[in-house]
Amino acid sequence: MSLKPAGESTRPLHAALAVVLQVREDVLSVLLWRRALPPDEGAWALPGGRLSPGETLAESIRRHLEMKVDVRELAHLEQLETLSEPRRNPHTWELATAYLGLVPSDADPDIPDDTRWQPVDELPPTAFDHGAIVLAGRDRLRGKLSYTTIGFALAPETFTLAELRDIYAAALGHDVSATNLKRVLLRRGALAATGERRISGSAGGRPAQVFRYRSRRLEITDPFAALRPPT
Amino acid sequence: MSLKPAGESTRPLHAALAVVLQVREDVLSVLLWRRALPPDEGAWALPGGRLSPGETLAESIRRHLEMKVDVRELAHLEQLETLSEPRRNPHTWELATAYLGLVPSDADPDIPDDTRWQPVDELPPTAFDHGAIVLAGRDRLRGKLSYTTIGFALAPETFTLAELRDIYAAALGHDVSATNLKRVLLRRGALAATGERRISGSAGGRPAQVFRYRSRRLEITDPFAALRPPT
DNA sequence: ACAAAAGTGTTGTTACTACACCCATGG
DNA sequence: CCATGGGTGTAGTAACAACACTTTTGT
Repeated sequence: MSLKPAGESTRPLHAALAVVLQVREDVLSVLLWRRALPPDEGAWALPGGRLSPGETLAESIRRHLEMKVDVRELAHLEQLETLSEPRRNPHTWELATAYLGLVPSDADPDIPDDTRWQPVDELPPTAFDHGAIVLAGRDRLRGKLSYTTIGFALAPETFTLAELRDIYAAALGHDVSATNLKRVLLRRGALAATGERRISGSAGGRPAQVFRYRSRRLEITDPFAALRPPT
Repeated sequence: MSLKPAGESTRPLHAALAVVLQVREDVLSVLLWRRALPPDEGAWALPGGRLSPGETLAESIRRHLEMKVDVRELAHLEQLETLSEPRRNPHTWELATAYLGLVPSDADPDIPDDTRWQPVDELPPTAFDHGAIVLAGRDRLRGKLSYTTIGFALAPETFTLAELRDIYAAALGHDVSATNLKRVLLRRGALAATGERRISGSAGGRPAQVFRYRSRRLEITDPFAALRPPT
């Protein structure tokens, strides 16, 4: 028998991590915290932590995020992928399951001193494989913006189309036409007008209609973009 | 200090599972084996097994599949999701990461006696949460058939369009037009004619052209079905 | 009046489906 | 020569992007 505690070598540790994204001042940003201890001291890392007995991975990541950000602000949470490279953490055998979390652009949660929102397209040096995970989360979001109603999770409760266009443009990384965005989302039944109008600013201009997402749950709007079943 | 080996209660076991799909005689089927031991004795289960130290999850699932099927037949393998419900295995705390594997329809690998290909749409009673995982794998395949070249992994090296249509129809669960399938895949650059022709059977008929997939790697053909960037 | 911002109307394009029709082969 | 299966031609359609034009406000 080994003197080492049994199980230590045959069972991996398991962590849950989250790529929490928000459009802040027209920039798609991710919540990172600065590691105070080795390994990778000083590098920026994704929030998260160890899975505890009796909890699911989704419960675990919510619990760990509570310490960084008010989880009531989390409008959407979905699993991304599980990383298993044996040397991804050089000190111990640890798997990690990454989640994608989305925060509406009007939320401004209190965050601890060691934590910061970093622009996704100008990431600082990151710990372990966290940089690649952030990009995987960004790409998942970009894909789903095209064929689901996931925009609800980045947008405030109500918004004008100009505001929604800016959110889409920041998340997608390219210009978006408010004219066409409106028609696409209305035709798909994703948006509904509230009837209200937003008064124009000091520069004048026609007051904008106020919209909301019809549902605050992810719905696939275009499941058969190609190869749809015959009618 | 506990008398129980340390780590046992704080570290979960981790398994890799695979939903291995193949179109067999025009039916989308999944490779299952019959459990000989409790728990869930006699129920049908997905192939897979424990993750070992030093290996990645992808390596692990390939190693375990080797015992069930010649892994050289595996044309595609991708991660599906990680299941973490604490009571999913009633006897022990075990996470499982599910993979989707695809086998070309012309392969007929030797499989052990306790293992069988089961039609995906008429699943027998399955162990644990494996039934839901099979359906998740089927749905992932169906989605990717629409906007990627994943069909290469279900099709033989070369094939006629009637054969490819039958594979798509079985995998998608609805009729597919060979006429339109050909035009879609050719326009997207997924298929190339080999120049050969398949001689007609005893019933006569015009000989069919023989095609192949241009690449045997998964390629996304239609990344911006909607909301594509401005030109 | 005029600039600014929002909204509408219209055209063109692409990527499909559907279906009629034509082609090549075996009996 | 005709049934059988493969292939092509063409029309119709849905979902877009692009852009000119109109509407409504503040100064």
